Amino acid sequence: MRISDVIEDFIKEMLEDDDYAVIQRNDLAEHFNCVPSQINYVISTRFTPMQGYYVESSRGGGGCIRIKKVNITHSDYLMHIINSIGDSISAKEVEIFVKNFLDYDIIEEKEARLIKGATSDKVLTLPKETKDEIRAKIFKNMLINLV
Amino acid sequence: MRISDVIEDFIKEMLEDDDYAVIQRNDLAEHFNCVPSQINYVISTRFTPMQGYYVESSRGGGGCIRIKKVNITHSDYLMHIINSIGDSISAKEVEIFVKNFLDYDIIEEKEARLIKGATSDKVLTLPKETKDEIRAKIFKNMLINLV
DNA sequence: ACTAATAAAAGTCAAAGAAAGTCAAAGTCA
DNA sequence: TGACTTTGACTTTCTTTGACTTTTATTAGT
Repeated sequence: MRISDVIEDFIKEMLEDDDYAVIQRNDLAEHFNCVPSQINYVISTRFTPMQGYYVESSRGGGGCIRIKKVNITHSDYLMHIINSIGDSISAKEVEIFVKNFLDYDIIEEKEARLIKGATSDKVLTLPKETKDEIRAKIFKNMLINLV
Repeated sequence: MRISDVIEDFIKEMLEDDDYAVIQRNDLAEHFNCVPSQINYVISTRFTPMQGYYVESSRGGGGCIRIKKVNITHSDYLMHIINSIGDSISAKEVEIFVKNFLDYDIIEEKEARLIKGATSDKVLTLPKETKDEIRAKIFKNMLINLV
C-alpha cells in the first residue's frame, strides 16, 4: 500500500471520530517517515473541495492544518458536483468522482460500473476535445438521474 | 504450455481464494520470466468484461492491477442482447431494450435511468451516424458492466 | 512596551522514480 | 497462411523527494 493511501486513511479515520482533523504537518510526516511535502500531496489529491473537504492551515509556531468534511445531503452534494463540472471532463476525473460517490454511499458498485462503463475512453472513440465534452454531458446527465 | 496460459491459471487460482486478485505487473512478469506487457496481453484476452471480469489499475509508485470476477446472473440473456446489437443503435431502440430489462427484473429503476441518461439524444450531440455508433458502444459497454 | 532577530511552522515546485499502458514487429503453430 | 503469442521500445500517469520560499510566533535587547 502506498504511503499516500496510508496517510489518507489515517486522516479519514480521524474524521470519523471528530468533526475536524487537526494535524501538524511535520509531526505527521515524521510519524509516517516521509517528507513533509508528502502531506501536502495527500491533501491536494485526496482532500479537495470537489471531494467534499474544507482545508485551512496556519504557519509559524504552533501552526497546523485543519481538515473538515463538509456534510451535506446526497442530493445537494450531487447538485453541487453537477454544477461544478464544466463543459469537459477526463475519464480520470470521472473516476475520482465515482470513487467518492462510493465512499459516501451515494451510489453502489453496480452503478459505479455503469457510470465508468458509459464514460470510459475505450467507448468514446472521438477526437480528444469532443470526447471530453461528450463525456461531461453524459456524466452530468447520469448524475441528474441519480438526484 | 504457453506462458499466457500459465499466467491465466495463476490469476484464476488467486481468484478462487480471494474476491480480488491484486497483482503488480512487473513482479508478476519477473516471476514468470516474461516481459511486462505479456501481462497486459493475458488480461486483454482472458479477463475481459465479456468473460466476466472487471479490471482496474493504477500507475505510478505502488501502482497495481486489480482483477475481480463479477457474478454473472442474467449473463446469457444479456450476452445474447449484446451480441445482437450491431454497430449502431437509436435512442428509441435503447428504450425498448431497457423497458424489457425492467420487465424481466434484470435491472432496477435507478440503473434504467442511468442507461437512458447516458444514451439519450440530447446528450450525444453528434452527427446522426456517429451518434448512433457511439450510442451502441456506450450501451453495450454498460450492459457488459451490468453482468 | 517595542522592535529586531530567530525559530517554527506550512507552502511551492520541479526533478527523479515507479508503476502501468500502447502498439507494432517478430515469432509460432495448426 | 492466418490467427494467436511473444517481445521490446516508447509513452503516460502517478508518487516520492528535497531544496527553497513564505508566513507567523516567540524571544532577546533596548
